[in-house]
Amino acid sequence: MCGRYTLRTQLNQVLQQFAAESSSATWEPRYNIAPTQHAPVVLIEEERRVLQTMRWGLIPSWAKEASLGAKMINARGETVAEKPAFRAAFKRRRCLIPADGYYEWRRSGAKKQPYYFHQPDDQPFAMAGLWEEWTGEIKGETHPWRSFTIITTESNDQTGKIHDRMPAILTEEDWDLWLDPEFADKPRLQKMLHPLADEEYFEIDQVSTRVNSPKNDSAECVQVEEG
DNA sequence: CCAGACGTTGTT
DNA sequence: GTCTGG
DNA sequence: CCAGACGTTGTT
DNA sequence: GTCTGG
Repeated sequence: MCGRYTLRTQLNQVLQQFAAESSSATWEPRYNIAPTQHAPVVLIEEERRVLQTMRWGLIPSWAKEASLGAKMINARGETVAEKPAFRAAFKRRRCLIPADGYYEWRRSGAKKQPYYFHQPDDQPFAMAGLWEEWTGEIKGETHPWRSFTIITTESNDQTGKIHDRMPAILTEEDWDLWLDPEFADKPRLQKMLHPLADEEYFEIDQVSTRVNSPKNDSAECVQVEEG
């Protein structure tokens, strides 16, 4: 799955790579983006690609409490079109989530070892996602809040050595169709969420357990562990 | 009918 | 063990 | 995802 | 809002 990721890349480079505009988003490099925190996503607004920051953990529009979003940090690609919490967003509110790495943990007995998955050149890639708008109170502020979820798929042989499931990665040629709110070919959309074909897409590093703490956002999170 | 869930991964 | 918050 | 709390009354 | 379980 995908419960933590990085976006260390500067905002202007992300905007350029995803050919997106940004009205007001600001961003500092992040080494440990955790659920319920805000992060940039790319979506279509008025037929243009726009980058906005949203809260991670999709809060369905009908939710009574924002806390429901804490459960909705991931959505299975195989079932996302049908699930009550996601199907409305799947129809018309798909997005790309820029990331330049993500973490998975593997437990060996009592120990929990984090691994960091990233491209050899550390360039950003696009995780497939959905976003939603919910109106209600978060930390004393009541207004419309946007939130997102990351879609998961089966791992391939390479990533599967560490973890059974991984975020769905969209190749650049799929971005436009995925983002198009008018595009409604459900089977075609779900086909985009297939496991990563290229087994050598990611480099996998065993990294510092500093990343375990959601509040630790230091560069040391991505440092390779000795041994 | 109403009440309660609405999600995922990974497992001694 | 299970839930909540980040 | 992991870390940290998991409770109450009453107030320096 | 909509579905499932009782």
